[in-house]
Amino acid sequence: MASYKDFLAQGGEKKWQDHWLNTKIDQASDFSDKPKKYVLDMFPYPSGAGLHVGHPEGYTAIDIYSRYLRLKGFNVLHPMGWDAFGLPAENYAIKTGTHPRITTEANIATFRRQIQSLGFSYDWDREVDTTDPKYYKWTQWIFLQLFKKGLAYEATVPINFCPSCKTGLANEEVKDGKCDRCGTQVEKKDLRQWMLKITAYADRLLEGVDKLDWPTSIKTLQKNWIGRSEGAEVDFQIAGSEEKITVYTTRPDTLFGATYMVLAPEHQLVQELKDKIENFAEVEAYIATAKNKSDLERTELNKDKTGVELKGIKAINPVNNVEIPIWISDYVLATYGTGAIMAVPAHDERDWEFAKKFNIPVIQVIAPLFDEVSEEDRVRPDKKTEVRDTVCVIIKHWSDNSFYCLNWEKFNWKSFVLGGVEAGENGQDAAIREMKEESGFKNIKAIRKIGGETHNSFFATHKDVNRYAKFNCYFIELADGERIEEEKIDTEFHFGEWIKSDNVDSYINLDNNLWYWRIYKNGETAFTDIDNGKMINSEFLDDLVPEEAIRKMIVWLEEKGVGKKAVNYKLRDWVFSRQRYWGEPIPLVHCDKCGTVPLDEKDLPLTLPEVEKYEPTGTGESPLATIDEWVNTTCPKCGGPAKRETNTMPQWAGSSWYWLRYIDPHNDTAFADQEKLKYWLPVDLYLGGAEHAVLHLLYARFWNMVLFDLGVVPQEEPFTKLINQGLILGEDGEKMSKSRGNVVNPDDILKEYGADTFRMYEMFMGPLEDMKPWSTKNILGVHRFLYKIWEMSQFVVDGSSDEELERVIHKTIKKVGEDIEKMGYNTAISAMMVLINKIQEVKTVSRNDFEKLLVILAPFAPHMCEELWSQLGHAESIFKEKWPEYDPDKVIDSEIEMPVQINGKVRAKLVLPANASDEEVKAAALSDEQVKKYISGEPKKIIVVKGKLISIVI
RNA sequence: GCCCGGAUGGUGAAAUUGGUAGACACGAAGGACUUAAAAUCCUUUGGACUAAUACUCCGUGCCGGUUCGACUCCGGCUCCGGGCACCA
Repeated sequence: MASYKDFLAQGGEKKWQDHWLNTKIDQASDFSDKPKKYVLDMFPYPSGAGLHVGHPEGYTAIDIYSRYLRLKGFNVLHPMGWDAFGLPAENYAIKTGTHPRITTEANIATFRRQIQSLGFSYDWDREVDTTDPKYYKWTQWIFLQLFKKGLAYEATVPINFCPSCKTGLANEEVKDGKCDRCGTQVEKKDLRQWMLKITAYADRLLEGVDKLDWPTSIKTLQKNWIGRSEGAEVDFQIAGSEEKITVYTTRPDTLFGATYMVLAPEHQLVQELKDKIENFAEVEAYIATAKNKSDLERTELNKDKTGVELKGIKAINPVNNVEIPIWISDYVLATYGTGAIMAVPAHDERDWEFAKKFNIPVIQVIAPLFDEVSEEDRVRPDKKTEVRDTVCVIIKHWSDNSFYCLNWEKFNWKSFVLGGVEAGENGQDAAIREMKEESGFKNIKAIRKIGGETHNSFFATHKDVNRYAKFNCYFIELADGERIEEEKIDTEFHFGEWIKSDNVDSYINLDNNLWYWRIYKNGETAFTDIDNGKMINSEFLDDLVPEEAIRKMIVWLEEKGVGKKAVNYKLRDWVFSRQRYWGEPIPLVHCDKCGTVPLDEKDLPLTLPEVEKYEPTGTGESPLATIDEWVNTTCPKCGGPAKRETNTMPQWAGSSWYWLRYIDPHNDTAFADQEKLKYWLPVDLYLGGAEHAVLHLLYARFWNMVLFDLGVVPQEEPFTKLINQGLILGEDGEKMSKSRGNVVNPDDILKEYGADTFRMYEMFMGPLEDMKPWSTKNILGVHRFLYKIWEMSQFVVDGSSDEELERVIHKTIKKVGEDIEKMGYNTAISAMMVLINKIQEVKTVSRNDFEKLLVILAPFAPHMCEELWSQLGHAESIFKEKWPEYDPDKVIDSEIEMPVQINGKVRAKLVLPANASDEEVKAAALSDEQVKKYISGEPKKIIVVKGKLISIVI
């Protein structure tokens, strides 16, 4: 028999690849008695660089799973195709004049060859290519359905425009203010665009997320991207005018704290109120500056707020009829909500910053609420409650950086000076009086108020009542150490201590005291916590918690007709047109008489015409606009002269439905046959990179929902379960990139070690989902493993294996099966390695057991297993076999090693029969010599964990 | 700043309804075979203390807690990766 090395060198793997292709062993049959599984890879963009090692990671994972499922008796659909529209081929065309079709075909050929050389069990009869007119006929058809449902519309809006790609981009394609493709800073540009109304599906896209078996990170990414928020729209009348400003807010509870309003610079109303604005020149100048700021500048400057007040007009706060100023500022976005806000500086950080900068008043309407949680201090329902105005006094030493604190030893409180405000006193009076009474000091250098009002509810043991204390805090700096008469100092419950500034944080143990201390140290900010607060200064909302206040305020607003409940999303409609050549033409014509008219379905596909120059015009027109004979057409409705839409679709169009086409790829009369769709859908397992979280995966869900609503797709959600494979990094631990020179080409690895080794290595590296570095030398480990199995044929005997080996075999079958089901391939491989090591040790394995081993290894290393299988004399493929059953009795050991822990430390190990009773185990442990050394007298406790360990407490 | 992940030997990693930390593999060291090398096979390999593969102690990013027992659970941090970023 030839060596494994010879097998590889003589093209043994290719031999089997050809055999599988020729016998169509991987073909999925539509309709079958077997249960179906649809397992799917994200199809690649066939780039000129060819496959990199990241691609096969996911493909191998899915391939192993597919082969396993077939062995388990499933009818498996496992297809591959090409997401082939896109910029690289087009940019190459611009540079060289080569038609993108030619480049694309060449790249697809390379990709197909490389993918086939890895021995993946794809059903190649179902291959799809998004650039094939037979395919994009149906992409266009779906677009027409969207158009007819009113989900595709034309609009001239400011969109993200990439000056390098010279095309508009969807929001999802902008990362960090840069073009996702080329990294160029995007600009805002007003362009006529085709938009898809994905926002109409925002709620369903959001709700659906929860039902999906997807990684939580992707689910949260989608949720955050959709960004639903609930709140209210509120109308603010402009004083002395019929005009009003409508704002969106999630915090209607804070309306009494709204001290100004802000409009986005682009807000229409600014122009409409032009005549009333006294400083309109200044306002216009600001608008112009804001407009010229790029997105980058806007975000870079986001720390420093700018704005201009609209002088001469005021808005009326509908809850109290107070007139408040109106500003414009670019911190308010024109595209979110109503493009205008009510500003509540006390409870919004941005408004706080703005108000501080421009000296706008701040009104606190929520008091932070502190509930004491310790047993003694908690409010007692049987005691009466006293509400009291209280002061907290932070007293600073006259020369040290120390603070005067009270130690209430009996109650375990450590606080600043505290006390109630007496009748006829104001807060500051009370603070000074309490300072004198409790500390004895009397000469003040400076006093000021700190922070706002806070509430504290607790049981006051020393007074035997529940207290609801409304706190205000004063900071006093002493002038000197002179004191009042000793006997007048209140020392009944506490004594005073000077605490160094650095130690105050750990000394004070009352939360609200600490709250003020932190404000003293770090300065005041907006209070934005919605869960721990009580409404104040808010008339009918006073004493409510914010959540209740929100509800009550919305009811009030609706009753008065000045506002209503409202929902907002961050999700924007999908900018769907591209001013480029290499994409699906949008099948619409513009007719002077009939407006925008869709092509007849029978006239699809509308194919891409030949052009002389692929260069985008950069003026918002695609290269298609330059071909008069293509542009000029007749209106399908009236037959009159009309012009074709010259924009093309984005790359995401073709990938938004491709999994449907695999089901029926050659159908000329529908995108897929309904019965076949019902049979195969949904996709049971989908694997791909996380970078598509808010691109492909969102668009695909959207299109699928639309098709579901049209009744042409049976499920609302396309992908039941999703797994993300982790990125494979270069050997240096950095992202693989040409410029770093750390890219690994699979072809080189295949030449050296073969496809089976390559597949095994990528699966053995670590968990599929993890990011992990490539290491060429580590490949040897799995290569040796395969080599050992090849050489193992010499140990194969007729008859039966050693009993111990049998147990290992059954355990391995169980473990590998379970691990494949959860894609724990690294541990499945290590289990098989353990088995191989065992066989090598005993040097004999029965033919029957060796064949079982080949079957469970076959999904991982299909070529070698198929070869050995055939060498063992089988005429049929190993993949026609059944996954072996394991014997449940043989996966349990008859004897187990049990560690004995004494006070948590392992002190001895006992070998005991697996079925020993707890009593027997205890007895064995206590009579063990090692154990005896540690025990004198009766142990306090003995814990026996069946089959695991014995824990003795002494 | 906010939201999601993650942190275990020299390296990739394994183990979680809480139960022997480091399986499996790489690398390294030693040995066998060989004229020699490669390949292959065998042995050792978390750290400290040791003549010791005898004891003992330490050890899963850091600090604290719960427990007979914590990589695993709870509280508080640090660092790294990813995403979002003035979304009212």
